[in-house]
Amino acid sequence: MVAGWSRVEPMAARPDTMTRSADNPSAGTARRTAPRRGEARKALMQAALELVSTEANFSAISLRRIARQAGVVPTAFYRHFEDLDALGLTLVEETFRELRRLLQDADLSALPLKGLTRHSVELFAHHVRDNRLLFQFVVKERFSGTAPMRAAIHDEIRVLTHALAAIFARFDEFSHIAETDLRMLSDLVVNTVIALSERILEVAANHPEDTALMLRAEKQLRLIFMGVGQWESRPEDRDETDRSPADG
Amino acid sequence: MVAGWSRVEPMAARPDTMTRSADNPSAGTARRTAPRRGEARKALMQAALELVSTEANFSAISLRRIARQAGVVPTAFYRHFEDLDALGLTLVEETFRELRRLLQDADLSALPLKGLTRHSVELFAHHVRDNRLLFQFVVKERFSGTAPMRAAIHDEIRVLTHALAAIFARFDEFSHIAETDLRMLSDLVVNTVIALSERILEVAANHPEDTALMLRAEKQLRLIFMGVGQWESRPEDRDETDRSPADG
DNA sequence: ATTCTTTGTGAACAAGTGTTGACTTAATGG
DNA sequence: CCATTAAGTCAACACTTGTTCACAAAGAAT
Repeated sequence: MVAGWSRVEPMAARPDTMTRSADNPSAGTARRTAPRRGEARKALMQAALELVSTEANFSAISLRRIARQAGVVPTAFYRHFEDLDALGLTLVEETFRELRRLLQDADLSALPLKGLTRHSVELFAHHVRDNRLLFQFVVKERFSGTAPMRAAIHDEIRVLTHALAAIFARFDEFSHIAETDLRMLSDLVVNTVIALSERILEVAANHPEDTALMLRAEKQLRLIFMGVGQWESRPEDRDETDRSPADG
Repeated sequence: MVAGWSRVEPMAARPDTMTRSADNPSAGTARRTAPRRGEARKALMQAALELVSTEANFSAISLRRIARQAGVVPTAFYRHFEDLDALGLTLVEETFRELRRLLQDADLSALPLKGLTRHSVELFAHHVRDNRLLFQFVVKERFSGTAPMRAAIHDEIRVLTHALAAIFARFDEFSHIAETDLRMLSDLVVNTVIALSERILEVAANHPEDTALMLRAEKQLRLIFMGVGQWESRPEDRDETDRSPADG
């Protein structure tokens, strides 16, 4: 939120030369007067997230609106990002960096399979809620973003899916499942978790409905794992549906 | 496909004022071809679909671009739609009208449960491929569209999910499953099928990879149904996660 | 034959857009 | 302490945008 550099002044702002004039409520009281390095960059990212959360999606908001929301002149944008796409890619990156950090800290493979489902669902759901804006951004851009952004998101999800398959492989309960089927399984699980987070994001923040959603997702995962017990992998099974899809 | 006028050609012209002038041959000869009633409306819808398929998403393309692509002057748009949102909602409606027609004609509940999975997946996948542009539109707008569009799409999906639960309820194999769990189940199935169609749309049209994707989805559904056999519904289970989520 | 309604056209508008270049200022490194 | 560079500012450009208005043609209705 870049507080208050640029001597305020009346400034008689006509174009967007104004940074925090009457219609820009982001001013408040100037706390941090000095133009701290890299502050504006963060402010731009945050502004983009806020606008995407409010408006429809990323390609619907302009560079100038982002700058305005960040309390920064439009040209300042170019000091930190080459173009809007670069900003978007940075946000995607940050989202999955945070997510990977969470999963790494939680060390799921140390748990018994029994409690893994419930624990993972709760962990993930809370993380989504705590990083609402970031995940909202990614969910919206996953299919509607520009080609590079879509590719980036899908790559990240694919990596996560593989990692999950690797975790599954460590459990005895999955020893009878072929590698191909493990990917099929983790893909199903990831899809279910994504659907959960999409729903959490649709609902008002901290809404009590969240827990109902989590319960349902947990049930779905339990149902899936029940099927795993009876699953028989056929040796001839083989799929190649695993490469990056839309790198056109 | 809108035969006559779509696609405006190279168009080095500057304003969008020209529609069928000297370089547009559809003027003098055909008296009947040009002003046919309702043609322009269809042309606008088709143009929107084509542009959304090419570009990132709906809110990224302008009214003027749609009109240009449809071979129509911008003001003509207002003769057929109140604004862009109205166009979008019409497209969503058409998508699900087509889909409902397909599912109705196929009469899934007449089949034995055995072949239902494979048959349904194939039916659905082919339908998605045959209506690529429509489904691409809906997939993109499901989360990134304006609030009314998102609401419309979610409502339609919710209706389909309920219908599927109703179909399940007719099979003996599901007689031990509580109603709540039937919805939980059909939700899982619908999510899986949506994920399938999203992937089909990412891949180049008629790509051979499609069949691999279908195979994987079919496996996932089979796995789910295996779990159903062992599932025990607990009577106290009850969820309210079923109402329309984001009508804010 | 007349009206009325629908559909399409062209000009104009105020507003917003991305991007440029030339400056100013602050911080950093030697 | 000075030179260099990173960060921010301002004015201006050439466009594109949504929407309006008045007008023309043509079908349908009377």
